[in-house]
Amino acid sequence: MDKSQLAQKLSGFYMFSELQPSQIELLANGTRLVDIPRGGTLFNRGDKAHGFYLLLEGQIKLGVISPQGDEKVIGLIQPGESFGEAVLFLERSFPVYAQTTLDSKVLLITREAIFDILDNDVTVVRRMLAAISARNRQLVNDIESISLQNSTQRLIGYLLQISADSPNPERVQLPANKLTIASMLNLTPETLSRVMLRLSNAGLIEVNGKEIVITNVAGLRNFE
Amino acid sequence: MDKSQLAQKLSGFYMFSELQPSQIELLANGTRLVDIPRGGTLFNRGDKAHGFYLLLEGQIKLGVISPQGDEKVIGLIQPGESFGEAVLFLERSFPVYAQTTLDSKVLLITREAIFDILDNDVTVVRRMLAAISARNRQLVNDIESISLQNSTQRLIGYLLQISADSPNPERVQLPANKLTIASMLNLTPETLSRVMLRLSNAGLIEVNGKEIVITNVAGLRNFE
DNA sequence: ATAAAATCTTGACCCGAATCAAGTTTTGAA
DNA sequence: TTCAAAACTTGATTCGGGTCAAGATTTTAT
Repeated sequence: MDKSQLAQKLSGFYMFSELQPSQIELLANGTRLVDIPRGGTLFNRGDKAHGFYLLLEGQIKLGVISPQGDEKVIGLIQPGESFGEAVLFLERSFPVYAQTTLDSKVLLITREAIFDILDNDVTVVRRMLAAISARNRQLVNDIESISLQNSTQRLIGYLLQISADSPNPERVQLPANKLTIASMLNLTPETLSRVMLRLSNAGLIEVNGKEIVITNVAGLRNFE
Repeated sequence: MDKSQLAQKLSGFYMFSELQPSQIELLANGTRLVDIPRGGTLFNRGDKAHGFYLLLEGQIKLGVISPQGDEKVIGLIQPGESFGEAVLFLERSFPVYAQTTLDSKVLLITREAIFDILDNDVTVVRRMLAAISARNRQLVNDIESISLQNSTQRLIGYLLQISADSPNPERVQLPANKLTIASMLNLTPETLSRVMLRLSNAGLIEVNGKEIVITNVAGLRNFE
């Protein structure tokens, strides 16, 4: 990818969309393209951060692993989303690992480059604050649903959420394999499978692999 | 509290410690002192945010309540800490309620005032980013411990953490009543009580109301 | 000082979801 | 195109922590 393509990608991201070409060029000089095949590791928990990331293509799974080897997926990053911002401003190491679940292309925007921009552009500051705040909000929501909802309610909430985000709300696609979805929802794969079966039997959804047809949105929302 | 006292309080906070007197004055003009007795409500979930908060005295509990009335405490704010920043940058409403657990004095720094400062001072930007990022980190840690640790490990982790933060690590004070501590750790009060009893019986801690004496740090760290 | 309320503890019992196990289906690498 | 590995499902069983209940202790307001 040459400099002009890189600049184009950067200015296509919401966070940088108001920057002048000269600033984009500055940013592009502090940006590296990273190519990682499916299943590869972008960083591990404990790694020092050299910048933050923008996902161009593919998918990234953020998670933690317990000493006993149990895994918990904290987030799934989709193309067009950024991640790893928070670590930059704490001068600490990553609290999560980042692994690709598809062949992926990622931009690494180095600490120096983004700090330079932040010092000179109010828009980027606002959007950076908003990005980290949004992640914050998501984490609070996750804690709430883990703490106060049972397995069925968590799955229903999740299905309704991805349905709301989808262009075709009745027919949604799980964004990852069921092991990953289960982990995000704090469930074992066995439990996820059983809860899906119950919702199917109740006539609320139809499951075909990763495709879920929501046959009764209102019923799903009011289940139990 | 008069303007000069207010200014003094503001410049005493880390986030604003590098500001010039003229900027502090600007900030003070956009700041209101709020006095709330123990058990009072500062804001409810769903309220619109008019700014963010600095706790001067007392203690604030941040939490959520399920439709069934179950409560989950998300955070406990101590004097000198700020909260509610993230909501400002999302133009959304609070995802949590804020309630005092002691008679409290809180500064409300209005949106306009802080935005003005952010546009003009790089240091405050950095520290604001760091503050929200730190909250982020805490939330990820919380999700990790809820998801991957059992009740005993969560309590041990919590005790070791408050011990590490304490001037007298062998003798720590629970910062709130046990109902609140239990909720923070995603436990019922009954379970908290039982786990404490087990650790007592194992000779690792001694419990006297809110005072916990850690008699065997290494043992606590390696328990089970 | 005292009573009422809130907090905390302890016991008996229960239940939601995990674990373990054994298939079946899907996927993707050679 | 095949076949080994990964992903998923289903059943039997277990268990950590919740619920319910009752009593003890501490706190707070008067």
